[in-house]
Amino acid sequence: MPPTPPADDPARTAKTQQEFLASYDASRFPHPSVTVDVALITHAHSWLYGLLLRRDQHPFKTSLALPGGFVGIDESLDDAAARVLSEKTGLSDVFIEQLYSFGRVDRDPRTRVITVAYYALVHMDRFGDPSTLPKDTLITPLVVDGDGEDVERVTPVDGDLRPLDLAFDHGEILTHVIRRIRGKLDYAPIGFQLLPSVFTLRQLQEVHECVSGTSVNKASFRRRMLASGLLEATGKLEEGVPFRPAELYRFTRSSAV
Amino acid sequence: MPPTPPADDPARTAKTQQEFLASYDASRFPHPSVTVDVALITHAHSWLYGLLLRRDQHPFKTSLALPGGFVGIDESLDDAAARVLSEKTGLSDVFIEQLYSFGRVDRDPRTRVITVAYYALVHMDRFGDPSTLPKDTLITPLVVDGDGEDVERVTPVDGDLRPLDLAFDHGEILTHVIRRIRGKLDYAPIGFQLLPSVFTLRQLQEVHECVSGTSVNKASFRRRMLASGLLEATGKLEEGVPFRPAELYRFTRSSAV
DNA sequence: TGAATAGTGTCTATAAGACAATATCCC
DNA sequence: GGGATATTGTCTTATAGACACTATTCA
Repeated sequence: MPPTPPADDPARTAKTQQEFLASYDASRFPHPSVTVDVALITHAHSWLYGLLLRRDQHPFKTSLALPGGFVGIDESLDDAAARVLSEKTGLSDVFIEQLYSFGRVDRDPRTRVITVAYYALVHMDRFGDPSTLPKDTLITPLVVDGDGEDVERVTPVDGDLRPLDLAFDHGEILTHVIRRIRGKLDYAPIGFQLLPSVFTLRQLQEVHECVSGTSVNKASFRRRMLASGLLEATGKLEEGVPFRPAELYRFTRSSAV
Repeated sequence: MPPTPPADDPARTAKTQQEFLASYDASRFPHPSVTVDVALITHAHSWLYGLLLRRDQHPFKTSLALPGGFVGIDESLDDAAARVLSEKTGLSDVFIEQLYSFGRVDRDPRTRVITVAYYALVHMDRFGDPSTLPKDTLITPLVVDGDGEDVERVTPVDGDLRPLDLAFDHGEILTHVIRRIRGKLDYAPIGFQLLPSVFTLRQLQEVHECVSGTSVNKASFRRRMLASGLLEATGKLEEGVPFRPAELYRFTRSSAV
């Protein structure tokens, strides 16, 4: 039960809106802290990756965590998420969307913290040379557990597929993210956010397969995508492959960032 | 930009987790207030309704608002939502799910308030005699605007279909709710939450039509529902209709509250 | 020319929509 | 029996999957 203002509280007897605003005291009872956490998902070579930061402070010192930060008192949630992403990764102008809010009472051992989680999608190309990333920033492969349709658990792993320790409830957040994009893939053109600006149908299919965790029929996938009207042929061909190059496509800008 | 702790903050130099927790001060900078708002949606006679409360205080005095309240410092978001729903409507044990968090800076003129919105689904039967509802509690029809697939705007109306004034961004929240349940209807057994415990296929179809805003093919709908394995015939027939009564069905408890 | 993948065509299975025929209940 | 709706059956159409065939590029 949250504390409630006493019956003789001035706010309950104020008559005009003017008076009310003047008498309202936001700090009558303790407020939780509010943060945003951003799960950046990226894709390359038929794998999904997540961006994680190595913590150098307690709690969960040396564990990995999603980039996050406090929501400023004069900052909207969306703005806070975009700012955090930009500050911690240098990326802007990417697809980013609110996911879910996590508010377990003990999710942060320090104090009560409610976090509004966001997810962002981007292709690995956007990072340029990976060696330019800061020392504590990791881009780790994600392993998705669960049979068939449902996503049971998503775990970031190291090069040898050993699971990595995550701080707070960030494992749960990552799990929700994959669940969301898997669900959304069926009805929203979300796949191209994980691709470079031009791509082959084969690449698009790889993204879909890797998000959905299934393998799809080539001819059928191709038919469906071309019929959707969201794709536009560039007339150019991919280069550097030792076999017949595929045509490059681009998404029509009916769905921007 | 949110305030950041000064560089000499004790939290940055603490060495053990013990010390860290002791030195951490959650109130270093101003925190937003956090509330939950619950959009209760109900259904009867081929209409969707929303439960709204008449405000008796500024701001938005005399406007209608969703039931809401502060999140207790020792209370999870889900618990807060269930509590608010129970306190304001007397209902418990209903389907309730987190929707989205709304955090526009100026959404509350008093002070910074971030709200985590929930939606709940229930059949009108759950209210028993509607005249037992408190004076300020209204159950108003919802009008859904938007062409075809997408929900553009949801507006509560009075008996003459005149739009009602909503406080804060609660109109936006209601719009999101209908969007959500419309999207979810396709892949989740959500319709039966808006029905009594036993119901006819016709009633189920009415719910689907009224949520989706379309009319569906009777034979096809029937086939699909029966094939889903979520329905169980009770062997009993509806009563009190002046024509051939339909068989009553029940949902198998594979998806509980 | 051979290897490897791109891209296309065809057949089948499945599910939805249209629509009509039959069944059943109340009055 | 008449009215109204429930329930079932059939036909048509749209779409996904299976699978094989042709096309094109590089080595």
